[in-house]
Amino acid sequence: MEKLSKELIGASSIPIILSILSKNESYGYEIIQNVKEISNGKIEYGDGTLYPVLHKLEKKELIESYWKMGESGRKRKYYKISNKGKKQLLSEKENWTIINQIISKLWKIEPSLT
Amino acid sequence: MEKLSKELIGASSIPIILSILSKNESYGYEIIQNVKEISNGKIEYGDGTLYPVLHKLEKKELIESYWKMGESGRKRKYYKISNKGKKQLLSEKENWTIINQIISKLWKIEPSLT
DNA sequence: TTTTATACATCGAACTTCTATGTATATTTG
DNA sequence: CAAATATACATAGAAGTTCGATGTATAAAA
Repeated sequence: MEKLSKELIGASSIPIILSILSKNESYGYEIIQNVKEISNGKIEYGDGTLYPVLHKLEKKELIESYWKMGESGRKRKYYKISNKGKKQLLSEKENWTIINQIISKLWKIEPSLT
Repeated sequence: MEKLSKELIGASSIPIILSILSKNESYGYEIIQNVKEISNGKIEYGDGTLYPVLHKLEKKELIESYWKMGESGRKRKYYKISNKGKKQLLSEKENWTIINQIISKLWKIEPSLT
């Protein structure tokens, strides 16, 4: 099972995280598990990687957080997407679609590489 | 005409450049024009952005360069893709396909955002 | 009682990209 | 013919990023 390149992981992390939070409120640890599951283990954020991204998104007001004491007794910081974040997600989707078109256009007219 | 995000431009630059060079040998200035054209102006590399990328690719031996005096008298540094670069391009394509599947999966099961 | 899993946070190293700046030649315009 | 513009490459420094390492703390499992 091959891992993805850092560049792609970096470029995809914000749309992926916003996408997850647009479906359900969640917290850091759960997001890491979720992404790992969705990607079949191909994307595995380290906690030292994800938390700064969440902080950055919060600073940009794309997501909001609140502390919640779980039934378990452990406290969790839940994140939810904001309206601004929803707009951003739409914009990210458009961007992704555009770049995909550019790239697939490039690859289609390419001579065989075999 | 909307410009693409820096993250996406960064993540796509290597596959795009390798893709272009897999079709024709080219030089920095021409690559910039070419990408601008292919993307309908959505991707516009600055020269200060592209040249370091080319140097990096050359250092990794994914491309090779040679100087050529054009008919015009101006000298150009032509780049061509290496065998290693062709393999890399295949790998980049796979990565791109994988991340696309992950993302589109995420977006498909998402509730309406309208 | 020790280890593992859960849960969040931050620091510093390493790496990248981008803007600005510099050099130089050919062509076009006034 | 002089000035401006387009062509062509290069690098330094600022700013931003990711990631591994490290630290704290609690709950559950062994």
